[in-house]
Amino acid sequence: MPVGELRPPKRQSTVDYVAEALRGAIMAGGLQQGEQLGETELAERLDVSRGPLREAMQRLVAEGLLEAVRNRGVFVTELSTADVEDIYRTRSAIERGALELVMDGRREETVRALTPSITAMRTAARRGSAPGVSDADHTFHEELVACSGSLRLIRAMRTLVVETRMCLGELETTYPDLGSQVREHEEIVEAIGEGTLERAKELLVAHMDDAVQRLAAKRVPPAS
Amino acid sequence: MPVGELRPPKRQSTVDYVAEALRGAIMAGGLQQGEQLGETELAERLDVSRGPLREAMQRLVAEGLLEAVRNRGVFVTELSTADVEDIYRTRSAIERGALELVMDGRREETVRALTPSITAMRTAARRGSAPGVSDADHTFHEELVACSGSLRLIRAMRTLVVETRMCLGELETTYPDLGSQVREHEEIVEAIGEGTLERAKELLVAHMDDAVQRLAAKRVPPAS
DNA sequence: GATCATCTGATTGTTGACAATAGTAGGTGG
DNA sequence: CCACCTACTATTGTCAACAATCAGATGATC
Repeated sequence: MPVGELRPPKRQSTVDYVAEALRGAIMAGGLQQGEQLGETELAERLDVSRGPLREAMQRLVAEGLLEAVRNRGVFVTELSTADVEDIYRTRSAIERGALELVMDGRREETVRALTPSITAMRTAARRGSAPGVSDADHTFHEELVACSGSLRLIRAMRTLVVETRMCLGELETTYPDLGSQVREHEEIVEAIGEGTLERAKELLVAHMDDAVQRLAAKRVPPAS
Repeated sequence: MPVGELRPPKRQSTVDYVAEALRGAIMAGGLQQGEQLGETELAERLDVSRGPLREAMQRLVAEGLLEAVRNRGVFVTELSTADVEDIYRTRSAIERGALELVMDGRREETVRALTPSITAMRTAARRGSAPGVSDADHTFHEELVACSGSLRLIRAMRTLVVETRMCLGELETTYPDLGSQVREHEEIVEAIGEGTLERAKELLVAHMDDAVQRLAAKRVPPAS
């Protein structure tokens, strides 16, 4: 008889599970910005008690994804235009740090790791699927940081990816041109392959500045 | 009658208070690396219940200062030599990001903000007080990031400062030469004042590399 | 009619008790 | 004497009940 199936199904702690579920809900838009997280309802939905739920929420508070107001409850952090800029500037700093590490003897490995997301992005672009490109975009950047092997850069990036998706969530992710989006990422991979650190950094910074300007323009609708 | 003194003494939430207390204890060495945090004892000492204490601990788990092992408890994270490198590399990325922001129209303000810590460092160096120099060192770098105004860089830096002190905690902070330490910081401030971003970055990177090599050398005692 | 006080409902904050797990000490058999 | 098994103890994980607080509604007063 298969014993493997009836052992206590808890590999990870309850708090881990709940925190991950909340993170996913925020990222996917199931929890909107500014929305309050009712403890009783959430606990019931996740089939846990309020205790572990509150512990998990504190994890996301520490990450800045949730905000706790005393005697009022916890809310999904609302991102202002200033926050959008801050997110991309921070990502820029983190990802350039990752680039430096990756350039130091991990180039081939990194190019290999980034190729799948590039391929996916190219396919999505050909289909004209903006969400597909967006997904591949995030995978690319998270993978880049993962290749750095830096625990702390990776940890910071995990939160930043969620925040990036929160920015995009409200407005449909419409790139001006899907093809150019693919090209920008390809160029970064090329620079990594060549080992030209400064060029890779320049491309990355330009890429991020583009994104932040696109988002800022969307947020403050052009004077009509 | 002074009503200001009898209002409920809770400005901040209990979790905030406990989390800050734990962070301070870790930074000051009251909680050593690898040490287990007994819930009952700690709760009693902080005069709170286990509930809020556990919530506060989860915040530090999210920051990476504590590690939770299922059914075993939470422990202060142990920093390996690889971690020390990682901490300084991450700080390097974060602080360079801060430098860029600071250089963009906040130079005078930043120089003003950094001057006190430089003065304190100079005084401590004159006294021959290595701990004094170390304190001023941390103040300097945290202040630099604070001047960037970036919420996310500041948040990351707060954790990194604690981790930096954890590295230093075990071995006495002995700089080879206190005066040169002061000089390095002065040069960074000068570069900020002049607005030469690249020079400031170079100085900062060199400063961090020095530190990490000094620590690595101390950790793996020279082959005896 | 507008404003303020009070009341009510619901939600959060905290606590203590209970259940489950892991480490430890003691005992038994080889 | 060592290895293994068993019972115990201490600690963590979870939960439900209680206390405290806030937002909104209701009603009274000017």
